[in-house]
Amino acid sequence: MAKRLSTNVQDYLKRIYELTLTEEKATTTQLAEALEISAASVTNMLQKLSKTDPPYLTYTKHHGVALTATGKQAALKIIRRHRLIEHYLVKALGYTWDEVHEEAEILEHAMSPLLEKRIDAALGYPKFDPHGDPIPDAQLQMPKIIEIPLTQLEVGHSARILRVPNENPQVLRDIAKWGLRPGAHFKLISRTPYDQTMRINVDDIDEDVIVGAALGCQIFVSLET
Amino acid sequence: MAKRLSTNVQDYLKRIYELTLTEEKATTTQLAEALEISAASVTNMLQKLSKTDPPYLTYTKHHGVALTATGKQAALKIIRRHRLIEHYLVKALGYTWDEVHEEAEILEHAMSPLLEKRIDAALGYPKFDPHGDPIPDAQLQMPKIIEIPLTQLEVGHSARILRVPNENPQVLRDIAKWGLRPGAHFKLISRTPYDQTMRINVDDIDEDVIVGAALGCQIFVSLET
DNA sequence: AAACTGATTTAGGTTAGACTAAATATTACT
DNA sequence: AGTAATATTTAGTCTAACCTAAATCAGTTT
Repeated sequence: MAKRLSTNVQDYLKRIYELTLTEEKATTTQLAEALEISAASVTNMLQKLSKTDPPYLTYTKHHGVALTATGKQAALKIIRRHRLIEHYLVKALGYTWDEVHEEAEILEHAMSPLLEKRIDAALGYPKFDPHGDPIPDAQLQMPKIIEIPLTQLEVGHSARILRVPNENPQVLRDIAKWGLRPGAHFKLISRTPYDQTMRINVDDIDEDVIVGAALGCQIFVSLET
Repeated sequence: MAKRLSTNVQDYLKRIYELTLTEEKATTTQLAEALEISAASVTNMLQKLSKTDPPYLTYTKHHGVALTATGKQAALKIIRRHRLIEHYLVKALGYTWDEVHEEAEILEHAMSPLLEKRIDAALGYPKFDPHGDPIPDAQLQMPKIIEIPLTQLEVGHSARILRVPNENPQVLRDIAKWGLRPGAHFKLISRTPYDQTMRINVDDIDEDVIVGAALGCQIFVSLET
């Protein structure tokens, strides 16, 4: 039953999980882009993974794909490892948050259950990774977070940055430079009506930061305070 | 020139390196056993790796295989990673020396140059792994060691254990229980003429340890004192 | 409703690395 | 030197993933 999944299959499942967080189903093309392979290859794999026993996903020709419970468990296991690794690299080996994603992308597939346990323990069973993304616990339960994108925070209100789920190292370096790390407390000063550009003031930092809508919807903040 | 080597190829090169430490050349069958695959598969791969430009190994039908300088460099790079990982797991994550080999066998292929550097630095640029095996430095130079197998130590002499290059977890647990870890100082009390069984007394341990020849030739000790 | 466009699938091919069975080479023994 | 035993290689398959090109489907526009 619990087959050993190949690295490739794990990557498919992880991507599908991520894509179906916002949409009901993921499309072949989305997956092909995320995995950087051809759409034809994706179709092949989806057909295979939907015909295993038990199937990892539900797939109907031309109508997208979603994970089954089995597939979701497998995806969560990999995501847990990915995020634990990111956290560990920052905490124990002096990595910065822009360096860890690529590294974790490879290490996640080489992590034994024992190593997962030891790292989890060494970190004190953390609930969030360096980007503020939630880490599923050993039973694969995701911590609940109540959050809104920065783009939806009301002008004049204060909040705390919870999550910056971005993978681009350059973007992350900039964000860090401005003080917009998870945990930072700030006040939303203004938002222009036309293009939604925001001016925000981070506590203990003099100069205000200007954030466009494209970046703003990738920064999640606490709902109150 | 510097092609990206697959995990499989890396494993071939590593095994050939290990086998040619004691013999001039490695045979197809030795490799097949070490890698746990068929001899026919090994032949195929050897032919391929001897025809690359530059070749990783010199191979003559029916007469064994040896690494070229290129192949040796590649092998040393993997061995360096393997041993750094073993050391790190013990030092930083509470692993025991019998748990690390299997883990490192997988992680060594997932280690980036950056991670290698960070771990090396975190450990203080160590020269030996938990089994006492030498770790090649960043330039892939092996530390020199002067050692002899326990089976060649003269009776009545004292020495220090330098290296126990064994991978069997059960064996390693026993050895550790008897106090025979790298660094331990001991005196060789006696060796029976017929089967070479040795009695040795480890400093600060009351009860003598009995070591047979099979194990004895896998324990390397300092030449003097 | 026909036609166009973009998304998706099918068909057929490639590569890496493994396998088994059969053939051949080497080595060891008489 | 001849033969048996062992080691090695050759030949032909297999599987997992990938690819490109061609065909088909779905959704929008005329």
